[in-house]
Amino acid sequence: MDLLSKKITFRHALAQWYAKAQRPLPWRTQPSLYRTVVSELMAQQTQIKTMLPYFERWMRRFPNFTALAEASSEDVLKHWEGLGYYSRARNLHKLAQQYIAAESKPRTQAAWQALPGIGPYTSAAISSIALGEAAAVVDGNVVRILARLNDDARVFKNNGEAVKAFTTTADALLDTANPGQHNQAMMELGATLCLKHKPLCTVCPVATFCAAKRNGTQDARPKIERKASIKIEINRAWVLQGDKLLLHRIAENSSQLAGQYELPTLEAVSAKTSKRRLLASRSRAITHRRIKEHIYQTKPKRTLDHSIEWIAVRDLPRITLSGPHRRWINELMSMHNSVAGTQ
DNA sequence: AAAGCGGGGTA
DNA sequence: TACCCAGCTTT
Repeated sequence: MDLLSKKITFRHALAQWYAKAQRPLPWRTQPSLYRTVVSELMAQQTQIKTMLPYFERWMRRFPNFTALAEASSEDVLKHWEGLGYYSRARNLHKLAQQYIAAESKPRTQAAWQALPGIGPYTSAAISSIALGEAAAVVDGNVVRILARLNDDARVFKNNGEAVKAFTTTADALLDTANPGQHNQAMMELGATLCLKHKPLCTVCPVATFCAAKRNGTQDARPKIERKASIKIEINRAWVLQGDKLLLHRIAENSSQLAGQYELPTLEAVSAKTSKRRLLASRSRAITHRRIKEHIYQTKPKRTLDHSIEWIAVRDLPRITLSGPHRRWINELMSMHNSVAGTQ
């Protein structure tokens, strides 16, 4: 392959650029195995800029594997609140407990991938960055860069197919003497210059290796098919009596959102015949689903499911809610208070 | 192989 | 609005 025949000079150009252009991220300026692990879990499907404040707060509360392993699930989940993909927090918690308990600590990509929440990407990242193993990472950034370097016109069914297709090339391109630096340099290039829209090719350190730049096809690479979006509507109940709010608690053994609270659905709380008043409508998107949620003020049914709980308003800061639910409750609570205050 | 997961940023 | 982001797990 054309690119691989020049891989030595490519690696050098990339490394020279990364040495001076890299962002001073906290897990780079003060590296450790633990900080690498936490940063990688937090960065899954999440932009660095978004997770950065969470990382700093996390490190103050859980500075090492031991502190995290000994923390309660509630405490761990609370510090993840708003970041999304909450199974990452539960997996990271379990991982810390397994790591502390392990007689022999994991030291290879294969050993790391056996831990909860660690897949091919994250195991390669941890083992290369923190342990010096020659494992190439292939994330969205690397896919984009390699597709452009080769001006690859193939159409991939989804991101997973694209990752598989570029794994061989990524492995061959890896600087095995400095795998951690090389991997981070590739991702840094994708995050700061080889952008999805309007890549900054004029300042790219490896532009001379890039077939897409030569052909002017940057914006069309890579080609990955998208799922059609689905529209969903959900009705939720706002039941505030005295100083207590009715919330739905998701079971601890649920595979998703375990232990989190949310505004209950209207059907779960309110009899069909009871009066209701629309307080607010909000839209949000979860991957390819577009969800519209309507929140109604209503009265509760006589008998409620055990998963529906009265939560004192003063306890709201202590429980874990998803970002949108936290925001809606704050909005509705201040609406309520302002109305009450004028009476 | 495909679906599900969350939220924020951006054009 | 639609798509993307340092992906993994479950079905």
